[in-house]
Amino acid sequence: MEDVFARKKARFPYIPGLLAFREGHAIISAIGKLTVAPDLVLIDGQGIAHPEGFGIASHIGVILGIPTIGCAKSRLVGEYEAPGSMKGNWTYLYHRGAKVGAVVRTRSFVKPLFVSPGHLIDIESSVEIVLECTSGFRIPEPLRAADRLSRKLRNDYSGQSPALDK
DNA sequence: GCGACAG
DNA sequence: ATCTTGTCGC
Repeated sequence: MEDVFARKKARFPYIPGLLAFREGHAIISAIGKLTVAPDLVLIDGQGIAHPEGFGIASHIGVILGIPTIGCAKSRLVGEYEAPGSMKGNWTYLYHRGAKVGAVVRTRSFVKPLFVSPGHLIDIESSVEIVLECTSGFRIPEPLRAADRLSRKLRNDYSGQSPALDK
């Protein structure tokens, strides 16, 4: 009950539009280790609101054949009208004339989130689910938990045997 | 050439 | 993403 979090060194740089090539494997690998198959996975990044209409959430969903929602803290592509200031308010995100996602206010008077379908789900359901797992903070609880865990593991491993840098 | 640009 | 100073509200 240790190596399930074996350290992985990113071998691909962060390039807007190519996030899946940097973090895709680690995510798929992690999901593969779950003992309970998830009904749906929230991904920190874009779904179809992407230059090629296929962000990291789309990659994960298609490869694993499960529903996924892209939930990003900032915009990659698309135009939109600012949503109302209150929690729950949202507007559609458009790109090249098509609806590709939503700009969602997950907390009153705070910068909105960019939600877009990854796989096997539509825009409205994606917004509904993101809002359902958000309370008190701007970021949905599943992503907050993931951030806390990844940060702790990264700090705990820092400076340790480079041999773990598989 | 200049500005935009998930994490 | 990371770093960092100052301010705000519970």
